[in-house]
Amino acid sequence: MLSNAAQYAIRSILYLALYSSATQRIRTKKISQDLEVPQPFLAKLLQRLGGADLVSSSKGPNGGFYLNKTNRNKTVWDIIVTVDGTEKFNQCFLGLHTCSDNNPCPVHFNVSPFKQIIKKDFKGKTIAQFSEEIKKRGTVLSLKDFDALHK
Amino acid sequence: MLSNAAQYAIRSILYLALYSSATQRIRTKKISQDLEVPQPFLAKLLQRLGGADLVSSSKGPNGGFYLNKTNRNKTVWDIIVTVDGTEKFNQCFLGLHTCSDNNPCPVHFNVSPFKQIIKKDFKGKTIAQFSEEIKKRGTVLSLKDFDALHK
DNA sequence: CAATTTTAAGACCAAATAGTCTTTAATAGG
DNA sequence: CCTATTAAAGACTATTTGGTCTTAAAATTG
Ligand code: FES
Ligand code: FES
Repeated sequence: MLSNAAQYAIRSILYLALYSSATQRIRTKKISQDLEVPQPFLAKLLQRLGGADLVSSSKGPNGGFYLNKTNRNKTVWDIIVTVDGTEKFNQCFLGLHTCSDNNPCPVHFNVSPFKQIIKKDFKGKTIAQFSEEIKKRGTVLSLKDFDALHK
Repeated sequence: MLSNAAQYAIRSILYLALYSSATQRIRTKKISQDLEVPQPFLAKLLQRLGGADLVSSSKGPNGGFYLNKTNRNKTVWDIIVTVDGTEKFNQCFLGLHTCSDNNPCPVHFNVSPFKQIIKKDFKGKTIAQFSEEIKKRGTVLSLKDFDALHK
């Protein structure tokens, strides 16, 4: 449903929402370590996200990535659209080239409602709202600590 | 969530459930045309499915693929396991290497219930039952006719 | 203004998946 | 039993996605 790149992008942006600010920028190295994502790949990805105004950055000493006001008002759906485009997400579960209630495949009515709900959620909540929820509910962006504890 | 191959496999097997029998075998050429799937790719795939006892076949004139009793009592889940393995299906939506209620990612509780439902459906219903449902509800395995009508 | 740190940009490489082709073996029918 | 027809088997190629590396440019600091 989502490419690796899109997954990395979502997790990185939520990470930045939680831990960065205009004065507290974060280097790709730190992000990649904390999220267990390959660093050069992440760098290229964040660069793309910067172009789409989903993240902000500054170069030089104390430079790094962060989210400004505009960035925080984007949605998870915006990230998906930028990285993967909409097609992959809207596709039929069994690969028919259009997914619709008119010509439904045998699993359409099992799968489609679920996709609608998720999509609505991704479109409706801002990154800022998402990060509030994360703080409140204690969900995680990485299993690094968990892994460290159990090895 | 599913590879191309798995999607082709599911559609092909449901197709065979609907239209084939031990005496009415169907050639890969016909299947590939009706489902709009590349023929050599499908041939290789059906061969694999034959090895896993999900389809039956016979060579020579009037040969082709069909489903026997055993084949018809398999489930869609069996197909997925054979073609893709379980990992891809069970993975975390945001790419964490394990998906569980203990260390949930921020979208876990939105996504996970749905996957459980779909999975249960795929495990619980046999191919035979699925094909009955298709007949009853008029769902489709291909948009070929639809396409032909609209071009 | 020079040195250093960090992202930007884009060329490059690797792995997985998707898809094709060619040769062999089995079966049915004349 | 010979021929035509079909799947089986497996080597091969192409495309996409994932991932790396190198060089340039911007910003900070002394
Ligand atoms: S038509 Fe297959 S999921 Fe909608
Ligand atoms: S932990 Fe991410 S979907 Fe379950």
